[in-house]
Amino acid sequence: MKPRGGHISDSCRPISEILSRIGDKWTSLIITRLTEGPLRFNELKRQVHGISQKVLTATLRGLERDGFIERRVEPTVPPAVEYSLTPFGRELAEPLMALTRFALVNSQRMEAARQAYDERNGTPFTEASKPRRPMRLGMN
Amino acid sequence: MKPRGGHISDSCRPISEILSRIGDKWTSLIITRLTEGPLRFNELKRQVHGISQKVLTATLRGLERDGFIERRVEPTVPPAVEYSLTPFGRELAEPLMALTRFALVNSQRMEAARQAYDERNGTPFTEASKPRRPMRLGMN
DNA sequence: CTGAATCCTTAGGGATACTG
DNA sequence: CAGTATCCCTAAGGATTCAG
Repeated sequence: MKPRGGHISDSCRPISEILSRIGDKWTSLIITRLTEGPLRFNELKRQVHGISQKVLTATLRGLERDGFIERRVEPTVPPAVEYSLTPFGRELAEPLMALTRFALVNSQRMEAARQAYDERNGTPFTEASKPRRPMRLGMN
Repeated sequence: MKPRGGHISDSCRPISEILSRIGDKWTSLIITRLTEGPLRFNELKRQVHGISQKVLTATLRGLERDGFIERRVEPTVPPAVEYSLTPFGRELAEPLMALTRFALVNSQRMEAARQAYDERNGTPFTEASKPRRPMRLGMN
């Protein structure tokens, strides 16, 4: 922080940025898979259950752009593309895996907290939450 | 597949879940502020620059529900509400802060990687990215 | 096999106004 | 002060189709 005030938003930007990056529902799972070794596109797609090809592609592009993964194209036919973590990506993986571990270890604790909360107060939030549930669930 | 395979999706659910929770652009910033002590609603709103009051409320509710923060109402008039991390929240804060630190330390490295990438390939992604930018930017 | 392009739906978030 | 309640819009993500 500086003289006075602290310019919090300055230091916040990169935080929000990277947290959005890894918080996007798929990135962490992809990184996790890749920590165990390089994978080809469809291997990755199979291991990350439920991700669509479009989103996988987009996510991989983003990670490549940020320098976390490397994309190697084997010029065969049909082409074989291999994705792997860069050293930078492995650095990211470390704190990320720590968080991931936390999630795994404490998932039931969170669930319990939620149920307790929902018991004290009305279940979901607004209380006026309709019996909704039409929602298209993504099978692919 | 069956016996073999490891049930990846089972272990993935809590990961995606918590990562979405903390990856939602504001949560990490809120937790970060709260690691330094309890704060009242508007103090928090002021410290987390740019967050709207609606989103702050919703985020705090979610964190309370998951057991990460506690909400204490001082029955004065006007009411004073204080938010603080629970022990569970402090546990979460640890790996979260590690990631946060990573983001801070490496933000320029990411930026550099991005510029390098954009130089090799066309700037943003689709190449056909319109000169867009009308987008309402949120001032509050 | 590895994507790119399109279309469509939904959830997240922002602005604003109002209340105990 | 600390929220609720609306309205609205965009970006993320899914389904599907096409191609090198």
